[in-house]
Amino acid sequence: MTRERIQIKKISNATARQVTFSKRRRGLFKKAEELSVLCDVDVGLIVFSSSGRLFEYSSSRFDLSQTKPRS
Amino acid sequence: MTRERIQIKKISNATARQVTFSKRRRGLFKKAEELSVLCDVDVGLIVFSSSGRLFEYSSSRFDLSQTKPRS
DNA sequence: AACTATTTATAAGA
DNA sequence: TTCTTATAAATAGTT
Repeated sequence: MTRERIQIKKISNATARQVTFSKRRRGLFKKAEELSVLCDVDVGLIVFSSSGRLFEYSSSRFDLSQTKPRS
Repeated sequence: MTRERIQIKKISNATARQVTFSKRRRGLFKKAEELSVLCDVDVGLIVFSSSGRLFEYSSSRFDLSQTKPRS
């Protein structure tokens, strides 16, 4: 997307992967909220980082409470 | 984002809203998959259109089967 | 559904 | 982690 085009495959360097995760996670959540507002639809988005941290967004009428990684 | 900047609020014209929904939904799902692959994280994304259609993406280890609109 | 001018996201670097 | 900036990508309005 910018200084250089990248391939969509796992970023091997852990530090670079973490930096990209922070940047793109923000962008994705922003886009999710925009879609919900602009188009008046329900959106649920949930992300589990490899370190086990949970990030989620849901438009008001959406229930993510039962959403889990497969056991 | 392009020919003109837009405000993030519900698009009043139903036809325009549907067009934007199609375009942005694609973009959002693409970004979700890219985040999952690049950063090796689990991502679940679910969208209910106002007409009741369901769209979802989940990285392989993610289970959205119990995710529903609030009753 | 395609086009394209423009905005937005973001990779690399600081 | 926050900022900058050059460039890639997404997309609003048009056709």
